[in-house]
Amino acid sequence: MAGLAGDSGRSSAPSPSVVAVVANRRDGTTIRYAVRSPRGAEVTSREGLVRLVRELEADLTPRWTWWTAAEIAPTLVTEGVVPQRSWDISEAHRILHGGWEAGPGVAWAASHGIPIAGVPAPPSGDLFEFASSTPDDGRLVRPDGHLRPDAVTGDWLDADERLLLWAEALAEVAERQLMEARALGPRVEATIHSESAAAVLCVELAQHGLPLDRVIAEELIVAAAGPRPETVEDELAARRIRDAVVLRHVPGRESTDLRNPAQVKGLLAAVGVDVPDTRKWTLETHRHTHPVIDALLIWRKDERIATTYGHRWLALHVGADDRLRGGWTACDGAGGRMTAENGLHNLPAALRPAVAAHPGHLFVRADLGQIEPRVLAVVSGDAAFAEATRADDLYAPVAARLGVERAVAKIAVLAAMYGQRSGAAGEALKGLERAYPVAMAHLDDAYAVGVRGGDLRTFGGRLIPTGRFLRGEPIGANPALDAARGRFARNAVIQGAAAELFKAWAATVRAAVAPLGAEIVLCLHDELLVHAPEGVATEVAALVDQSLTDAARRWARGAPVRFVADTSIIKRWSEAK
DNA sequence: TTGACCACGTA
DNA sequence: CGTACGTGGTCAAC
Repeated sequence: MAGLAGDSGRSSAPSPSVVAVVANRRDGTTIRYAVRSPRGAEVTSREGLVRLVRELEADLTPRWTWWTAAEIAPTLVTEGVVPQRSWDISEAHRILHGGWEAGPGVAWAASHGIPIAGVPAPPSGDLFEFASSTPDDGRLVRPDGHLRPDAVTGDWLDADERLLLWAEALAEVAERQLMEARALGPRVEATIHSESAAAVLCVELAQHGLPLDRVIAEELIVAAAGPRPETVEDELAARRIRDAVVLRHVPGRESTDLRNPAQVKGLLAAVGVDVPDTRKWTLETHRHTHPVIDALLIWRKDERIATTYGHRWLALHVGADDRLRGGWTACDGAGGRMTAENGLHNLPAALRPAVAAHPGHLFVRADLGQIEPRVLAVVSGDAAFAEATRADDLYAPVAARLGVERAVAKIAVLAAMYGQRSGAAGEALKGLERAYPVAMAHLDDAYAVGVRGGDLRTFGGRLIPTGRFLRGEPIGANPALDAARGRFARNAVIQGAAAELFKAWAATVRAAVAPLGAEIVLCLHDELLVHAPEGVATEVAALVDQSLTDAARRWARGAPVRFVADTSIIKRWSEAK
């Protein structure tokens, strides 16, 4: 179940099998862990923790509670003992209170109802530190109710008794968060369980990496950027060669810096092309008016690979084991989608052939079909729109109902969800209002809340920070800003809920396929890539589909909405779609 | 060195 | 056409 809704019973007090675990580094090398479990409280070593996790997981399947998975889980992933259920205080805080800053001091304050603005800054170590430092009276909590900042940084936790106090504070915050979650509604506790599992998954993704075919990767990079430069001179020479292909179309202006948009704009003006900016989308319409434009657009593609996904990128982020690694976060600062670094979320399609299963393995790739309109059907509770989700292609029944072409219906639905301002969706939008008034009203309500800068929560209970666009300006002072906030809000309730379903699915898949030796290696908003031993790939694919049925049923809580996955078994990522 | 802006890749 | 993200380039201010 991977810490999902399956165990979200209504036990009144925190389960006795909650285990609080905190870490602290002593002497710069030794790491100590304080653990509060049904066996009692103890301070132990790394080996002791690993042993404890192994034993308790077998006996109790407890919910491991930590400030953040990033602090404890890397060790457990390395040792191959990964808890099934966890409560991640930082992720819970982000869901309950919004924003992204979620350290112990902030989570403690928020769960105690103390203004976050008063959370003391960490000790800076400068000369004035002495005067303003918190006196050491042996207490973890200051008279003003905040945690000692030198406990948050770990400096104060030198003695075992203090580390146990730290674990006690952790358990208290988790307990308060649980009460907050239950008070907010029926889904929030399950969302936190799922989000905590996603945070552990992020630790695994960062550690395992994405399998790559290095030979193919190098070929593709060489084709775009030239051979791997040995020296700075080599690199500059390769650059000049790439530039010359474009500049030969404009004799007399060979000194133009193609990386400087202002100079490119001047260059285009000189050949008679007058554009407001030099974006690809703008230049696309002028593609055949002058050969330099086509050359420039091709140059941009190659330049992207040369600078961002080139030889340096390969050397820096792809390990000797041919795996691409980057940091992962379980949620962004807006709707709550996962984020990834080092190209894991924005690898150009041209490089996808390089993403390949390693010898003896296959990829099981699956993506959710039309997830956003299906999610809208759940979160709005629109019975008519839910009916449309019974079709494999949701836009077909919508088109039939509106009496328009499928393409028109699709544009209208997307326009309604994303707040399109231009285009030809007008008539079909009116049809949507008549056919699916509940779903459309849900979107309009979110828009209105955004415009007035109000609070919003996703279906799963995540607080949406619509105020992030305020920028100090009062509401109503800037109509464009008000509208931008409205569009953000309208989108966030859909994108955020979709992220919640996706993470519930991912966590379920992770737990289901692990016994077969398969592991998730990429999460891409609505797409999963699982690396599986080839003998079990078919079985893994079936588990991926079954996990969607299970996760969607729990997540949607009985809403008659169907979710579909397109699942395939492939050797290279480029074979799909 | 830092931050703003541009540009562009992914969903 | 909307939203979200991460990265790298240039340029201006510090």
